[in-house]
Amino acid sequence: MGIIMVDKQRMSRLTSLLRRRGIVLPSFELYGGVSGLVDYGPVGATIKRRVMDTWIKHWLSIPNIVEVDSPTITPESVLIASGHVGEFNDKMSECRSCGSIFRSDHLLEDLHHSPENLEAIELDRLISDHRIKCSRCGESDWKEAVPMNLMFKTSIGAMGGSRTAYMRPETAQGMFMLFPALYRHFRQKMPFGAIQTGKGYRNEISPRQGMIRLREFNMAELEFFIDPELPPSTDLGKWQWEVCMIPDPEGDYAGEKNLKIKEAFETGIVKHPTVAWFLGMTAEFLEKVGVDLTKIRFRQHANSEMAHYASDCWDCELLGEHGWIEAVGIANRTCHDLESHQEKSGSKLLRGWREYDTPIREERESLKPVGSVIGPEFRERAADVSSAISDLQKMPESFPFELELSDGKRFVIEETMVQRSSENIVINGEYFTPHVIEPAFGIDRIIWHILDHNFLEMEKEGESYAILSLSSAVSPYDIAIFPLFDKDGMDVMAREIFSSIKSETGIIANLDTSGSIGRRYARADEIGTPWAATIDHQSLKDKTVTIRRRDDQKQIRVGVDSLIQTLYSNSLGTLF
RNA sequence: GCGCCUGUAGUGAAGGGGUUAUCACAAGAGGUUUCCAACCUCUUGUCCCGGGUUCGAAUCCCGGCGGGCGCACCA
Repeated sequence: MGIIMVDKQRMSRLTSLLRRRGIVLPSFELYGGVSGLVDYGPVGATIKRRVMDTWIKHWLSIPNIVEVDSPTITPESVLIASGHVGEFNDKMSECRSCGSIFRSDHLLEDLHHSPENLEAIELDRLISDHRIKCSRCGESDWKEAVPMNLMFKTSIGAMGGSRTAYMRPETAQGMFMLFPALYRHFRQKMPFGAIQTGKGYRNEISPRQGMIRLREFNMAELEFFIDPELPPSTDLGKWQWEVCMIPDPEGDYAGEKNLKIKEAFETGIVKHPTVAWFLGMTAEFLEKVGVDLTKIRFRQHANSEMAHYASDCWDCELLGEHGWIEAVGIANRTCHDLESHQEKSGSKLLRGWREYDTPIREERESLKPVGSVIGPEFRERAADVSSAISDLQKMPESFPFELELSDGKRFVIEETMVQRSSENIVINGEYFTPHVIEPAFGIDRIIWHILDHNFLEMEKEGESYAILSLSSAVSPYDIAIFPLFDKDGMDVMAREIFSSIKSETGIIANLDTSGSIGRRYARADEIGTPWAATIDHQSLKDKTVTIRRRDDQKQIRVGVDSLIQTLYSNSLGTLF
């Protein structure tokens, strides 16, 4: 595997910086901390919000996508239908001899066709009957299989009679619940999509790797609903860059290759045009927030590793200090979710209507049961007989005929028991269960890689010097304001500029008055502030300030008015 | 969850059964300085938590919690 050498020194320097400057730090540290939970501090919270905002804006720029927001507490029935309760209840077996833990069904893989469906008692029996050996120590002495639930369980209602619920493991289910409202909102026309951002929860056995595997994490998901027979046409040609792709190693296109999105679809590596479009949109988003596109790759899941709900799945993996990490999953979930909710809830609102180009007209012959004859004749079976007559697909050739019920009983039907009718039926269309294509983004993992890819270390006059070269879309401040000296009128002018910048919508400035000017530049560089405006003696005379660009430390002098104007139009860079 | 390593100011480290725990950087106040972590003075702040051993524990032992690595897990 092409895993790069992990420089632990660099990672710990970056982690120290993140703690020291209040970007990302362990939660509840006062009480010893909790593994798998992190805080975004005073600087990091803004970065996180801007990544989220950029993501939301990215998708809302598409006309048939809207935002929704649903609860994190989810009743058990929803998660039973989605398959999460079953999937999350994997049984685990522990070796008494060496303490190793394995999934019980994995131990029985070769001995049973579907071990994952077995109850704990069955699993234990099979494990002991076949004297399964521990792959670690070779003994076969197992503890009883115990269910391992990876969801946080809770209950709705404080007193007795409460309902079991879980903290959601994904936001997707909330959007499926909203399908009827979305369908109405979009006037029954597909394709359409809904996005949702928020927290998800997984009670990981062993969270590791800093902010890569969290127990509570930020996710951003899009559910895109389509008519499987009318896949939307997409413009794949607008993405000219090539991206690394690793198709299914068991499939026809195995092997890593660099391709344009359009080529990947045209050669058949990516099967669905909408999936291909999402691959492109995903890379475009990652570039916007400052992920290094040479450090991303799309990897197609092999059939064997596909999630329970997906039919085709691509991960977008990012390369950083932890190696290649899955940060986005793009899955064609087909009709799985809506169909399953339809079945479990009994609702008929989870489907779409597809109108035919030309209505189908047909003359349909049918038999209608005559209740007054059938009733007295068949007594307690009369209802069954009547419905069987109505359901008949083929007209009997002659009377009397034999009618077979679903339980196999046969009855003789006389001509007087039915009434023949023929009607002209016009069928204008049909119901179908929409397919869902879902890009799901792990925001914390993306943020880690933004920080990682933009953490630049260099030497400056013999000293080590760190810059977070964050994109202006996600930097914690848009600009830093420095009075060269915090007196002689420079202090007043700096505060005036600061407040007029702050009054512009959405622009965040940071006023720093302490320490030497070089120190202040260094502090701003370290948290990724792209620009610094310094007010010096000349500023007092001619209302100009110097603007320093973080990435090359270049300076220019501009008037205060054009500073504010270009800052507002996000075009400060054009002045250089 | 198992095994090995580990936990000292905001950060990084030193020390280690015995007065008041050390250093650097950072941070705060003041001074100085016409633009890249300068300098001077002063200041704030630390032994992860709980038990045990001991006259005495930050130091030794046990447990917990946190971190790193390996194994397992990651729908």
